[in-house]
Amino acid sequence: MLNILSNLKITINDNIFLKDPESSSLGKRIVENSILLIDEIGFDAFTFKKLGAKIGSNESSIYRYFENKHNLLVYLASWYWSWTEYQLVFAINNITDPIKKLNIAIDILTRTTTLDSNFAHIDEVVLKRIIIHEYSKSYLTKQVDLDNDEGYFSIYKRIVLRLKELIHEANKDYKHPFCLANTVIEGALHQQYLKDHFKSISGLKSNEAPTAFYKDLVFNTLNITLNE
Amino acid sequence: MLNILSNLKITINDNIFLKDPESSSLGKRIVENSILLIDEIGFDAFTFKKLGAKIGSNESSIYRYFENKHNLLVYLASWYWSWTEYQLVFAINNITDPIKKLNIAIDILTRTTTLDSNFAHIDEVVLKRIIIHEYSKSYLTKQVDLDNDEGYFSIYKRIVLRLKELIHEANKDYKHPFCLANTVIEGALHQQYLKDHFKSISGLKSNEAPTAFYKDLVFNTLNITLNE
DNA sequence: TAAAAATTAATAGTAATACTATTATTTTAG
DNA sequence: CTAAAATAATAGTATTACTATTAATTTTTA
Repeated sequence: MLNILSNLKITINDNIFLKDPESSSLGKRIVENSILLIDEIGFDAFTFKKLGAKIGSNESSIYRYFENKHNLLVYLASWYWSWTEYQLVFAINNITDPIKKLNIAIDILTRTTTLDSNFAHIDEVVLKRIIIHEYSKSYLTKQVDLDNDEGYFSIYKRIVLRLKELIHEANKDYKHPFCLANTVIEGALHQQYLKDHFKSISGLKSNEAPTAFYKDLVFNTLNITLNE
Repeated sequence: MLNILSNLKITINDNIFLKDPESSSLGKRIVENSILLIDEIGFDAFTFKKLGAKIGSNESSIYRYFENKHNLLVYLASWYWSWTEYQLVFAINNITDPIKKLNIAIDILTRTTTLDSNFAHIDEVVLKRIIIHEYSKSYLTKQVDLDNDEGYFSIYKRIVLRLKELIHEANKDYKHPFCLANTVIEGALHQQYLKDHFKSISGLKSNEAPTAFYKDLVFNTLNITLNE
């Protein structure tokens, strides 16, 4: 990806953190290494104590940035979805044909992730793996409604809303644009999980993204065709 | 639902438990009340100590049935999917038209759950709520590949395989039957979660099942029509 | 029916987790 | 250079997720 988005700062709802991790080098190390450590040992075994050891800092210092590990996960997810939203908005900007727009959106939301050099301290490929493996744990909690009220998931919801609008623009008679938008966005993560851990029922080859499946699904469902 | 399936015993892979909970009254109380307690406080806050208190028994006695709470969740999920599989197999039995078969299968896999009087100690409505809220935690773990090797998810995989076959029978040219089967089965749970906690992006009314959405999706994607 | 076997309950203990509080030290800003 | 802010170090707590041991109870079977 070209550096067209440089000087870009991903802005995260500041309810999620106690102190903005982008505001200090310790904060950036927390973000950078939490991604690596969660990927390595899984979110369930991940603790601030282990992260402190990894970055040569103290458990209690990390608590000054995030109330708990759950909020750190919400932060990482918000970062990922915000980054994805930028890519989406940028890619469909200036395109007028709604079907072409939708086609590009599906591409971006279902493709496998590659590194973005704009953000040196974040490995997007590893982050995507965390999103695939751990994202649903950020909302499958007893406090989901409270977290939702705090705006913890607003970026994610905005992306779903954007895709729903694109679906609606492509076929104004279609009855279930929200359901379809959610199907694509959440489903794409799930299909990629299955590819890695439930091979026998996955339907995707090991290096294959579910993009072709979703394009076929959406275009047939909306009864539209892409003219290239 | 009629008692047509009576004398039915749901059989669960015995790797999942240490002692079969169906074999004693304590075991049945463990299953019955774990469903209620997980629903009440969530899987994360659920402990064997709290369950012991609820059923007037001891923490250590529960450990004689299940190695840990994770395995108990896998057990409950296996029970749910096994029960669903029976309903599916029973409902499409004797029907020859593959499109009708597929239509019924989507019905069963996406409808809202009602009580089944065949299993007195299990509240299927509450269990379904647990599946919607907690099922993915049973496989989103670091040990998923080991658990998979032990056969912990074999019933689930068998249901996906069954739906994939039904899709294939309905349209032999369709390229992505596995992806579509997974989309329906996992997606139906997700859509019901969204309905309860992400209302603004859900697209379903509070008492609406995603059945109509999935039928439209699958039939359009496969380019088939149901003649009734 | 009594002894043996199996099951369950009670108690105690452990390492780790998920924090909080306090104080000391270092870094940064005016 | 001083004051304020940030970070590190230390200690402490309640709870979790178990294990081990022993005692009591129930079930089996001879």
